[in-house]
Amino acid sequence: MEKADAVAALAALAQDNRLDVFRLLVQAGPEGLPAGKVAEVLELAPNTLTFHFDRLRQAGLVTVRRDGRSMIYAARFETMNALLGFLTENCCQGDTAACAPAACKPAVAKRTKSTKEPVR
Amino acid sequence: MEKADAVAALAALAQDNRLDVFRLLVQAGPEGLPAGKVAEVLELAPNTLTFHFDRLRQAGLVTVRRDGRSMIYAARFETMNALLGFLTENCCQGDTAACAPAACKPAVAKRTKSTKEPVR
DNA sequence: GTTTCATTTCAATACCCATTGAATCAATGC
DNA sequence: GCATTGATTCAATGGGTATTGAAATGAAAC
Repeated sequence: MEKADAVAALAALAQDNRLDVFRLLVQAGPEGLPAGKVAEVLELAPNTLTFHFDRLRQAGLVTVRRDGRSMIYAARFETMNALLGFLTENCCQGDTAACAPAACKPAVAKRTKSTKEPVR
Repeated sequence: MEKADAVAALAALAQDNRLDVFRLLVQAGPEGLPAGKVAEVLELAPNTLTFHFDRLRQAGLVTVRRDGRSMIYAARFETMNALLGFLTENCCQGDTAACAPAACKPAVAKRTKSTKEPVR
């Protein structure tokens, strides 16, 4: 992961509501959640939520797919792990064995039965 | 680590120059580096750098101590690890064994011979 | 085909951030 | 003491961010 990508991901997570959104999506796993459900759980206005989803998506932390009239958002574990890797990159001055690289993954890694391919 | 602390740490790291500063301090290890050295290496104006150090310090990611007329800044690995722990907290839906918690530590954990106790 | 539901777009607002230059403070050397 | 060096403070500037309300889109149901 490039430094610019790391800054983007960090900035995306460095906001109360967005951190809540992302953590909720991580808990939800690869299936993701419809925007409305997230809005309901976190008590956020739908337009505000769209704004935050956009930032998470631009940072590569989230994917969207349409299901009927719902937009379903899901966490991108791949990006999150790349970020964790980047953050631990400079530890232990090269003695990588002494440093535990972090891993973030869903409990059940089953494939989503998406109506369309997730976008970004 | 509380959510508010995590947001503060993420915000502190979510900026190009500050991320550079922090990574440089991580590489430098517990001994830390004088502000002037950091300014020189990263080519930052001293007042700008003070601004960024303040934000890192408020986020608990950095400590300062005075040595003569130099101010010596050092990374706080403890906070960084708490942040990494927080970020991986919601992975694997409780199956913590499947998730590798991250660790960030200096290669040599020798004690600093500080003139004064480091401040926050 | 119009109504309904889920979500997005747009414009406006208030607030926070990063950088700069000038001035100040603290410690050292002469 | 006085000048020098290292770092901080202060005020000002431009740019970005989060939230809100009103309006618009897109897909489904009747």
